[in-house]
Amino acid sequence: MAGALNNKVQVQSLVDVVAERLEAAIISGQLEPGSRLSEQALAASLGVSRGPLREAIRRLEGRKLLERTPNIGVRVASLSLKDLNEILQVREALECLACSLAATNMSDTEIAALKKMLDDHENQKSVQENKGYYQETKNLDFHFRIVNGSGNDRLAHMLAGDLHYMLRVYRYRSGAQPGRAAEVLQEHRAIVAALEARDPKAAEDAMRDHLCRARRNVEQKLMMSESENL
Amino acid sequence: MAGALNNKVQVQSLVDVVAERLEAAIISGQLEPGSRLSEQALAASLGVSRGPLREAIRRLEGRKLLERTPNIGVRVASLSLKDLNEILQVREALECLACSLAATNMSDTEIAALKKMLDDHENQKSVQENKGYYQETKNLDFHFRIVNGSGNDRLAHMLAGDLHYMLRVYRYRSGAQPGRAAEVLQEHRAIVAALEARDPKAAEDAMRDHLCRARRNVEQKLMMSESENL
DNA sequence: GCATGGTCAACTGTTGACAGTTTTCTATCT
DNA sequence: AGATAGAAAACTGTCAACAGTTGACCATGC
Repeated sequence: MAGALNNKVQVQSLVDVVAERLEAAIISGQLEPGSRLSEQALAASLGVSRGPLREAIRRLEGRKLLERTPNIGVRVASLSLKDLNEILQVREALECLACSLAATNMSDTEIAALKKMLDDHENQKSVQENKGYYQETKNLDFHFRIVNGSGNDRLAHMLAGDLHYMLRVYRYRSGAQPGRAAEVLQEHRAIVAALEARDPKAAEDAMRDHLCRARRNVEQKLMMSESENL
Repeated sequence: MAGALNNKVQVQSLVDVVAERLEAAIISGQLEPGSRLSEQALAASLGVSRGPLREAIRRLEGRKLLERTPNIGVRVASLSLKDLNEILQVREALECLACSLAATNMSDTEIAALKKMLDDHENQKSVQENKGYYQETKNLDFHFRIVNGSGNDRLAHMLAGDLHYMLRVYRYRSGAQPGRAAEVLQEHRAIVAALEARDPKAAEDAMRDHLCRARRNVEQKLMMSESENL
């Protein structure tokens, strides 16, 4: 209640609202990769006219979440396996950069909070039973804390924004890794130790190691599920 | 003439044309960073209605070349020095990744063409007189050839697309470096040697060395021109 | 002279209509 | 039965009008 008169009213146009809605629908899978959007149906179901809807769609085109063919329509971006691998390569390079920068720029308080987080993770029942390693929502998860600690806002935006969303479109989640929980925790601890030592190179190497293992783990699962489809 | 009936007609909507025009105007500096766009004036001068213009603007918002304040209007994105440094950090990490991948993925033909390019560069009068190192247009320049040789299309798109444009908005050009031409050429040669040796680590290190030197050189110039403004 | 309130012009945001394009369906021919 | 042509339906692209918001300017009060 104290903040009611102290916070500027944030104006949101219909375009802003619609873009958020679309993004949420894409990320939740309600709008599936490759699926076609009908302006008329969407405008009707959202209760807006086609103008602001088109503008919202254009913004998401600019962010490559949607792809348009002139006179035909708009589809949700879909990722081939090649795309996925390419994005993962890019993301790995950027997360390693973030980790290296965090070794220099992250505050002692932030690093202590990271260690506490890992203690909490160790107490998770699912980690102890090696069932899975679940983290809080995006803004509080281990990786994003490090990215934010890099001090490079652009980088944080890229990793937490469009790259993150592209991977979510593909249902790619590296967080929960059944059967690998204890390893992940140890890898996280190695990363934090390097951050604490303020050693950018060690931090980068520890992160790269962790990400490669995570990617390999997921690749195995993808190959298994793709061979099940044949 | 042989291709006239063999190439599909590429449809371009007004939105596509207008977005290209806007982008070109931003990059050429006709629309300066921070400057305000008037829909009415732009629509009149481009001879289109405000609808497609707004859509084009939305796309460029999605690509972060333009920034909108609701009910106020749209400005060309402007970069602080902090922004510039951040983007350069990101770009460096990605160019090093590209170079590392190129060491594996670039064809022998492409590498030979790169060497030939450096021979041509060596014959440039301006390089010999240490006045500057000028390259062909973007698609043919040394860096972008390597990025394309990485085999990672997403990465190439990021480096040749939005990141490139963001830096161009700031008039950031790393290509021409008066007083450093011979050094740059040697650095380029070291990069190609590492590519030829198919050594990803050496290629990455050579590129990182080159980019750090280039950045430092430009930083010096920026500091000099900023102190001249005081 | 400064602060406040009101008005108006200029702008941005949205809507619905119309034009153009593509897809679907039907009829006809071979 | 398959191919072709034409019409209609459904869609996308654009336009112009209207509604809402903001900033500039002017008048009034202290």
